[in-house]
Amino acid sequence: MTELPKAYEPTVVEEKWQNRWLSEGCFNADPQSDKPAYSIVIPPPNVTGVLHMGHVLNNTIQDILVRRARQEGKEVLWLPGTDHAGIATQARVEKELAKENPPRTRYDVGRTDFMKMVWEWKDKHGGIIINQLKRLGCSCDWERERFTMDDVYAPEVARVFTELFKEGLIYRGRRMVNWDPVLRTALSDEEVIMTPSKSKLYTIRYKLADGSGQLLVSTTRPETIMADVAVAVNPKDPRFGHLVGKTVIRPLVETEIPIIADEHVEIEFGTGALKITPAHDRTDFEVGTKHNLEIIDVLTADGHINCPDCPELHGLDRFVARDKSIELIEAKGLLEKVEDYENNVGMSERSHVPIEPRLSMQWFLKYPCVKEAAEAVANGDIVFRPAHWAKTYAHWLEGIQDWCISRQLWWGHRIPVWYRKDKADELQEAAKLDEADAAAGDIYVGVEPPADPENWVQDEDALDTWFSSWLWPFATMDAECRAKFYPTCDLVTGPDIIFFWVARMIMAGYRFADGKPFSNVFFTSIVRDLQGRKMSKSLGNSPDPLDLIAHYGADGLRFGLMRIAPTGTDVKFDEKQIEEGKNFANKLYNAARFRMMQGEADSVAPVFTSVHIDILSKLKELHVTVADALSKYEFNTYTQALYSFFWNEYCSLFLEAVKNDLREGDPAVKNATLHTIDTVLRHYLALLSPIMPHITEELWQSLGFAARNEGKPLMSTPLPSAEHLLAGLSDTHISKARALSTALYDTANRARNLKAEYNLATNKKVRFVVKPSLPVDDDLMSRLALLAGAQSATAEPDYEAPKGTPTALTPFGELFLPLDGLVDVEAERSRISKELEKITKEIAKSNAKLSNASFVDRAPAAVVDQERARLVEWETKKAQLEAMLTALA
RNA sequence: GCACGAGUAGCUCAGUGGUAGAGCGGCUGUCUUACACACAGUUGGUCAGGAGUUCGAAUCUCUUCUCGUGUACCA
Repeated sequence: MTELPKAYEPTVVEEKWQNRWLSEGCFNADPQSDKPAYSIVIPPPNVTGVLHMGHVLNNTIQDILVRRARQEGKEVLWLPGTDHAGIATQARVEKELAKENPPRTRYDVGRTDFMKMVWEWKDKHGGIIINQLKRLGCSCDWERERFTMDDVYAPEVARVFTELFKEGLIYRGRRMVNWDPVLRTALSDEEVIMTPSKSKLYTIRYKLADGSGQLLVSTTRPETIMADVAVAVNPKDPRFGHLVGKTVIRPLVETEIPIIADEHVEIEFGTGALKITPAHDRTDFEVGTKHNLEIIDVLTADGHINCPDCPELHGLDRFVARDKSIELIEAKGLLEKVEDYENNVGMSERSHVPIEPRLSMQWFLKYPCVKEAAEAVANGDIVFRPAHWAKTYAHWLEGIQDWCISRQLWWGHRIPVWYRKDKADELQEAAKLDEADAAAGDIYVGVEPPADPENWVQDEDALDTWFSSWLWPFATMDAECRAKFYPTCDLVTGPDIIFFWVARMIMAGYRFADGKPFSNVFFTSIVRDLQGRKMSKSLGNSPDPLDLIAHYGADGLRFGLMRIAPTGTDVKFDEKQIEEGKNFANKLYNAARFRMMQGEADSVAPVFTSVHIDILSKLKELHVTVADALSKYEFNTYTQALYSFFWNEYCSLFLEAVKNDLREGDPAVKNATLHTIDTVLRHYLALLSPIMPHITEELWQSLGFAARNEGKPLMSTPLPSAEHLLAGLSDTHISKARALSTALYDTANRARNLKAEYNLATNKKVRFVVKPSLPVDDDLMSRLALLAGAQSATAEPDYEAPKGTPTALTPFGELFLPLDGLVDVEAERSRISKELEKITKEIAKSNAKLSNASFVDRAPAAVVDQERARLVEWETKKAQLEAMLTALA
């Protein structure tokens, strides 16, 4: 037998198996298979992305699910791919351009060439993350990898757009949108993060035009004052009623503007008067529309002041202009006061600058199938886990607003709309465009460009990236694949994209794919650092999963993370936990190595002793626990059960108890032990394999299990059936064996305690004597000696211990540790007295409970009986301990 | 403001009505021929505070506090 290294080295092993699985096509899905289908689509990571801990958690869970499904005999599709990530990807390439000498912008390059550059960048650098997922061991069907802009996917996006347009759900309109002045594009509401910010509240004097006084108006945005078209007060406000209808002088670019009455103004807030700036505030826009007010836009697309009438501010950055405008107002003596103020400012999720409410021409979608989507989750057709996310989801759907789907970007799906060349300018200015304009032949909407392209101009904008992602569960599949694998079974994703992605996919599924896109959604934890902060690049608190894989192995990383993360609440990431994963892999490896040192088992049918039956019975239970936990998506239970079975039950108890069988003694016992070990390992590796696929695969081969199955890899082998474990043994036989084994392990614990209490080293070869209270055989006694690290353990019914011999009460009876010359009666007396004290307390507690009539009458009989049994047990022990004390006297 | 989640051992987390748990850490021993990435022993908790329901509460109800997340916002 070749000498194996003492420590497990994952790197080579993991790569080996990843390659082999791929080359054997183990991950590939067969749509023509008649096995039941199981499918998942991956949440497509950004093509610019690199693997982070969130991906690791997410994809490990998916991999567990699909690998287990394969073992259960399902035809599995795990469909991978990447997202074109409009803004992120375009920004990457623009950054490269900016680094050139001289620096260039995309406008210098031009749309066609720029697109070519992004595609080149994507082909060269994109999809790093795909390889990283492979390093993690993800068993996706890589041959079906999709990209949200590839040439089968793109037509689907255009088709969906066209259909929704024809249905009247997509329209173009001039509306207030969230404008990102850095990226110079519109954003959806979901891409704006409201952030509490420290700012100033300026109170400014607006003089009445008739010279009869002034009106105080508070604002946080004095730089837009030139765009004021009115001042509004609440019609019910007694202070200002008489002023409505009069005019005030706008402090900058002085003009008379009316004082109007509108319910929207809060009487209590600030001065009770509100400046109305329809071009730069959402609610002001509404008020303006209602009162038919002019709209004056004084900001450029990139957030600079555009107001030639105010030369001091014209051309300034919006924040510079804010200070400057206050200087101007103060110089005019119109500044009443400045206060510190905290308000919520909408920040761009992408560029992290305050967004501008901006009036612009954009495409909008009135969501389809909102009702179906809401009902599906409400009535359990789609199950959310943890369940509480259903509430968040329902709440969002209730207040749902039209989705701004156009982006002023180049990288993405270009809007499939063309304008008649001769009418293009006119159409650009229209207040709203919809199906009527298409019917009139002024615009063309379609998957293919118009037949006479020279007469048409295509819309300049691209679609929001999510407008392609929301089709992911079906647009990634061809007809054959869809027939077999749609709807998918599970979706595993972070709760942070419940609106961006999950909700929209459900709607798209109902509208475009004849029903729900998935049956279950598992929302993962969000991985945070030890201070509880979200992991982010800028904080530098996110460990690189590839480093972790290098240190601990992919299996170690997967296992370690799953041990702490999976219940659905956020998790604080601690690298220590990953180390545990590695240690566990090492433990497993060594346990297998130990088996390999023992040689072959005979083909003779084994005769099991109690410890064999005990571990096999626990193995059988493990099957149930694992199946149950996975069916309920309780990954924590799954992982813990696997861990504790192997480390505690199998290694620490069972293996330690049977080691001697392998070295010496009865060949029949040795044979039974080898059979048991092989059975446990064979089943266990299979149960563990979904979470630690590489090491289990490696050991499956090394232990020769693959050879018995035509060399097939573990991952393609059906799960061994638990039914045949201990077949033919009666339940009584099994439970008796388990009781004896438990007694053995408990007794061994007491024996080790005794040694420790007398400061005897673990490896000190002592002698134990048991005065048995139940029939114990030599087999048990020799296992006891082994477990307790003793020279011998003997059962002697008539043993008379010398006074002061250390002793303990065990399930086997009184246990003695005869120590020649080390006898201290007082020490023994005090030890036993202490134990007696404890037990007396327990008895008192138990007695109190049982003499409580309410308890006896109202508690379930089983609970009362249990308590009675407990009391009897304590009292027996007490009597024994008292006898021991007497013997010492 | 509203909604949801969390608060259990020094740390990270299990535990949805019946004797408070695991791993790590700490402390003591041990290189006992599978494993020092290990073994053995041991130390850690008024289950955030208060009230209630119950024979019995970490668990159910109410309430207070702290933290997190989402969502709505008034300049």
